[in-house]
Amino acid sequence: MTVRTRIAPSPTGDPHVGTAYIALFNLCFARRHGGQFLLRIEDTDRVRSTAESERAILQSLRWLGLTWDEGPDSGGDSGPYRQSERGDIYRRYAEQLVEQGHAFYCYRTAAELEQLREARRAQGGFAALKPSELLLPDDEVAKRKAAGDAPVIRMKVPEGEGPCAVDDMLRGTIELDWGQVDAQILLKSDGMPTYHLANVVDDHLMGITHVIRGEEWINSAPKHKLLYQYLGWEMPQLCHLPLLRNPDKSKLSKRKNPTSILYYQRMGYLPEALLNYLGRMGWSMPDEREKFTLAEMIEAFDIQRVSLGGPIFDVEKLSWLNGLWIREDLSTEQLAERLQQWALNRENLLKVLPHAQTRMETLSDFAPLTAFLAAGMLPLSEADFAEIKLEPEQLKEVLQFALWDLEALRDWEREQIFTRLKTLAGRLEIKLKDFLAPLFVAIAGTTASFSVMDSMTLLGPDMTRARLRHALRVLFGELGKKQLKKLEKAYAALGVSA
RNA sequence: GUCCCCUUCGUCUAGAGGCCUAGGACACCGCCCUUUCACGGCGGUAACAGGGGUUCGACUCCCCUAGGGGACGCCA
Repeated sequence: MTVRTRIAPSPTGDPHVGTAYIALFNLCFARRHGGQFLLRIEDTDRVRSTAESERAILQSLRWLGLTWDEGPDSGGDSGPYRQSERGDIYRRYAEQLVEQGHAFYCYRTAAELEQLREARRAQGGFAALKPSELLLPDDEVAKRKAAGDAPVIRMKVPEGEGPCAVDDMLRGTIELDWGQVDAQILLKSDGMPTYHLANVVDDHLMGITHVIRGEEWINSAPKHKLLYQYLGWEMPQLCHLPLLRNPDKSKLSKRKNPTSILYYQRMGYLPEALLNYLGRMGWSMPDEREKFTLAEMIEAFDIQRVSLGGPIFDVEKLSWLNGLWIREDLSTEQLAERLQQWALNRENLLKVLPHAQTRMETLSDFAPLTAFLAAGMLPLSEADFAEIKLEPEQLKEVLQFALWDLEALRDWEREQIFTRLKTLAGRLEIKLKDFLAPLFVAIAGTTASFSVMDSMTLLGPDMTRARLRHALRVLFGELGKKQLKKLEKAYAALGVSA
């Protein structure tokens, strides 16, 4: 038995707890049955993938205590199996499918596709674009080819409607309609494969027997099934796990919740506890115990114990569990070590101290001066913002726009943060000093502190954003949909977004 | 809009037709412990979405409705 987790580095490089969640269940399933657990790094879309974000994800998984096996061609000590190492293997399979009549070249432009989709939507019913309607007359194809247009390769799919049965280990047989399956692009015009092709080819080559992935993939299962048929390969068993949710029940997203493993690390959660908590999402021990190690989870693991309702990620319960781990599983010596590893280490002090030193008169000034850096969420109240000269509406804009700006930032680097915020202040026509004041309070709890830019740099992207979100919540509560729309519009009008 | 998935306390869940007067955990409330605050102990409030079947019997099986979520990209 071999299972694998696909990992898609996000543009910002945040290692998502959802990734760890899926990885955890794959790992437990594989280990419980004496199988292999492989990781697969996704880089079909080059824009998303940077070396740093890959490293961040792998580091986070290791931090959590997740381990994986070497892939068949993982190539040395890098560990996970990496798509880019496979050269143009996907192109070859895509071309093979064309030769066999299972796929075709398509020269349609984005505008044409948009038009076709709109026409379909107007008709009602299934929106999927079928091979026949994508086909262009021969002379038109020749013309575009001569003009140097790069085609994509699309798979052929049944034109009519009719049921396609997909087996799921947890849900039994799911019937989907071929009518909703479109002529999926397999190979993009840049020669890179889409997820669908890469997924099937990789899994076959890696000898994957079981695919355990998120529920959001159910609808594309017919495409995958068809590809296995076309290629004459045996299809792995499918298992779709429920999606982790925000408190409002939508799919866990960083707009509404901290989702980065780095955030939880920074916040001071123990890896054992976070992993334990993820193991309680949609799953339970046969004896219903709340606290367990990864080894215990593997030993007791039974995929049939997964419950299908999408669990809400509840930070409060995570905190309780984390407290349990701190109190029950750590000796005082071990706790001291953890604290040192976490923040009270030489390296970290050397980063922080330059900012504190100029403001210190006695050594005892150190703790109050730097407490905000080690803290989680600050105990803010409206009164903390009383000194600020901005109108409430302006204040809201400053905080929200700054948050959006910082969410869009790729590299967390002092000069970039500064340039970005300065630009924003300029567009809002607010003096930099007044603009920065609320950020000071949100980040450090007071306007008398290190430069916000330095504080943010030290705090890191996840904690910084979380603090801004926290400040917004303290001041304005949860923003309603209407308010958010209005803000988004105003923000877009500034023209500062990436 | 169309299709798919899901539905037990506010939240995470136990429950594989009678063991259910629906159990545990977080949160909340109360009491005890305690110089304080935590921790810990004890107790309490709180749920089978609604309606039809099937069955001697339905939280459990089937159907419908409702609600929630997801998917409909040269993203994954």
